[in-house]
Amino acid sequence: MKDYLQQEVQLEGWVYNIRSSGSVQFILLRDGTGLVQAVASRQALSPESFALAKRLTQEASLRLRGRVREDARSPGGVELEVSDLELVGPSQDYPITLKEHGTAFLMEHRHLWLRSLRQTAILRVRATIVKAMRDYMDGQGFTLVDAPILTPAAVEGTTTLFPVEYFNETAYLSQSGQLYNEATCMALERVYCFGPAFRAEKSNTRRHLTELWMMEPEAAFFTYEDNLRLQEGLICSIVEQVLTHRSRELEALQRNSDALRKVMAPFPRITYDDALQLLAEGGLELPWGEDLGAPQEAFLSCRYEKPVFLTHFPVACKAFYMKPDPLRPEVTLSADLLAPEGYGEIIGGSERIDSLELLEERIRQHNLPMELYRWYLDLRRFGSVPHAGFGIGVERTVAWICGLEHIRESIPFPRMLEKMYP
RNA sequence: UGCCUGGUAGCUCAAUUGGCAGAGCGGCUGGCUGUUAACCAGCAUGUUCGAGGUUCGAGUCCUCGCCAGGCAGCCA
Repeated sequence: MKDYLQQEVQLEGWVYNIRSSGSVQFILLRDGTGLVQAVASRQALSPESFALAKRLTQEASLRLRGRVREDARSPGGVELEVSDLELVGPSQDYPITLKEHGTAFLMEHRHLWLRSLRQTAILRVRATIVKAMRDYMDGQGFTLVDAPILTPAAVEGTTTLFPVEYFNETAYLSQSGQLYNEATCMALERVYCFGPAFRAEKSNTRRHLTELWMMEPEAAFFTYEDNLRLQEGLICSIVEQVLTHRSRELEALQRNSDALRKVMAPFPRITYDDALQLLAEGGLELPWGEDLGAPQEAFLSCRYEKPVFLTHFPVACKAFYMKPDPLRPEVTLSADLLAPEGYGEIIGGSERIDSLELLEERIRQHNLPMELYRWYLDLRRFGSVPHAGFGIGVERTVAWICGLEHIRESIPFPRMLEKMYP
């Protein structure tokens, strides 16, 4: 707006709020770029137009024409002096006011809640995070390769999938593109997939969705160590891009950006064994071999100012395809990345098993149907190489970077346990 | 799925020991020539989540159910 001072312009948007002072109506207009104050005064308008201005309601859509001028009394320092206004679409009894609302009410009206300043800020940060992820991977020589959504079997088990009628068979919504990435990385060496994943878990927490978006890189000839360095670079790049391009949004979200500025490589690494030690000192003892619970993860996540890698989990805690450490076969060459400030896991990854015999053994141990993994085992039959990869959850990353209390705000239309409307 | 908390006007909430159903916001009507979640005056708004029970009397107590929020489990 500041570039258009003293010029005649036309604005299209929605009424965010109205304030009135007799012969002057102050219209706070919202459009795709932000808010601006428009001033409609009796003296500058026709009687019909001024009458229309007096009748405006929250979220009515408008087309305004007028001159841009500076005024210190306007929020933002500039305002539009309205010379003509046109009602595009009326809005009666808009349910969401500028006052307080409860979570349940807002979620029922998610389609309208998205118009709020806070939600639009989150959506913009989310878009920047997604772009930063893709730009970084592209810059590292990775090729975007889409993985299928409809799949014949579970990647990691069979209990958490959504079944879908597929002609005369049952298909399942993908919970991860990982196995398909392992195939495509043998073609293109460095690949990543980006898309939704579906999990039918009965999880009812602030960190779980049934429909989530993941970016999953996979690279041939990548080692465990290469994998961690790629993750550090990716996270630093995401944070940097958001700090650079979305400072206004972070401010609108009242996000403490100093905390984000501390995110610089290298990230601390602690092994599972060390983590158990730290947890014991913090009064959160866990027997060796047990996976971390939410309190354990939060404890470790709050202990550092940067994201922290949790490495070398016991084989029993992890997916069947994760490669055991040659020096300690009871643990895996895996790492989870925990975001700081209590946000917890945002990345899970590992080097993968490249031996045919070991992979067959693991599939049997996990009671998975060998027949469905025939193609996957082929990858170890024809030029198997060491390879590694990971998956980063978009919503958990958004929640952390935006400082959200609940993951439901990190995606436009969250899908949660038994909650699908709107 | 378990535990905890809650469900009262469109929204956010109040209602003392079981004793008249109430406020702010929003809506409507009017006022105001610089408002900043504007302000001022007035008006309207109820299946107190549902079913049953105790009681002279239930928003309040009891039982069951439904829904929501939080935590945990499950889960990358």
